[in-house]
Amino acid sequence: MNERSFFSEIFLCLSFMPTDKKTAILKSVLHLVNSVGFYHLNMKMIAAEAGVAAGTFYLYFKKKEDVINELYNLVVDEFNQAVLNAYQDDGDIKVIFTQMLEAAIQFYLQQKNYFSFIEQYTYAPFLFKENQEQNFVLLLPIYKMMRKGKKLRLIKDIPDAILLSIIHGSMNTMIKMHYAKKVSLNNAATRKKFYQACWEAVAVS
Amino acid sequence: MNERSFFSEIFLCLSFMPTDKKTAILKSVLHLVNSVGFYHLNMKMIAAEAGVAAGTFYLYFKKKEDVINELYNLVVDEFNQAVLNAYQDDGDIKVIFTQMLEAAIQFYLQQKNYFSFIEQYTYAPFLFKENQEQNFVLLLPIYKMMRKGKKLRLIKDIPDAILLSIIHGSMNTMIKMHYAKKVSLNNAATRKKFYQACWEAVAVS
DNA sequence: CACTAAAAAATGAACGTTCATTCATTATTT
DNA sequence: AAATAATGAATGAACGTTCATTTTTTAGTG
Repeated sequence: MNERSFFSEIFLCLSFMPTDKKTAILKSVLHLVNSVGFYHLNMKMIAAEAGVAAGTFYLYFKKKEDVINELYNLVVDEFNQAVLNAYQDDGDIKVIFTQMLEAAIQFYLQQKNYFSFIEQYTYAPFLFKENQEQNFVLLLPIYKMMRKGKKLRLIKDIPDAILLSIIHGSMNTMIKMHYAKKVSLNNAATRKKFYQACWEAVAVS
Repeated sequence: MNERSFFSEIFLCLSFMPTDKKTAILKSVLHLVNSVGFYHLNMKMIAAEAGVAAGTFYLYFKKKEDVINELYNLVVDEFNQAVLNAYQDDGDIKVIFTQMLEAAIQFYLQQKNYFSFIEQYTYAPFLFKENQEQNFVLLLPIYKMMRKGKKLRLIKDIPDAILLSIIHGSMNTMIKMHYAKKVSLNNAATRKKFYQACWEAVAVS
């Protein structure tokens, strides 16, 4: 059972983790947060969904809230890795920009639970997280690309926060609207229009 | 005491409402949601902050959750009214666009509690709200302006959801970053750069 | 391989606390 | 004095956490 601490280094992706008890608990929390939300989440649910006894939870986590923080780190790591994969250090910056946005959107479309979890975590002040700084780790891959574009004078020389807000903020709302069926991101043409509009916001005109 | 049902029609703004018990409760919840969040909000806190007895709450609300829904409607109404004030049916659409964004941002800068409350409410699925449709009421004023810009062929003919996402999504993230001290929206030049970038995203190029 | 004993993992009933809600009583207004 | 508003102690359900017990795994021995 304590093989897990070894495997967890390799299989960061929850979907492919060995199905030991701890992973079962993490998975069940991810699923439950999406379906019932933080507010209604309780230990009985977690244990039932994970198929373990109530006490088992406390072999792997100190408090109920700890699982949330650990899950957040896993989820953010996976997201950042997916987006960073789309980054290249050379090549047309507009193409890289588009590829990274595409990677981010595809990630969330394939993992609705991840999106819902991150959203709820981000907007719950003083809920589980100790410092607000954590929220912005999610922006690191985009930040990297943006810095490069600025250096090449292809992306506007305006405060980073503005550029990040436009890229990340609008993307988040797009995905929310997709799940609310206000728009379909399955349509490649729609996605392309979105990337183009974002690009025009941040690109030197 | 039941004068309130009369005044509440006139003084939508919580800040200027007569300080009867019900309003005291609404105010205390608004404040507490910002400081401790939905998750830690309990009846003892609400009563203490409002300066009423525990039982008093139930003279005005059926359940704990009802106050949240009622508060959301009040807060959204105030926000929409503030933004709609900046709308004019004639005049340069880019100027109107900028004025509305400015009104929205000024509203949230002056009312941090309102921003925090809306954010938490919006991102908590199945928490209090019955239907997800409610979330998009917040977009109505911007939607109105956008429709007009589209008709004049000054705003891109792309799906509404894309335009709304870019405008509203990025604005939200900007405000979050402002409160996280990543950028200062008190700086007029910064705001102007943000509006300009947003405009370039949505405007016909 | 079989047997065994020690170690580790898992269990779930029990515990103490917290919390939303109620209601008999008191205070205030009409 | 009747009606309305407000109170806060009491209630019982729900919840997170613990721990004595049971089950499973590991390691050692013949």
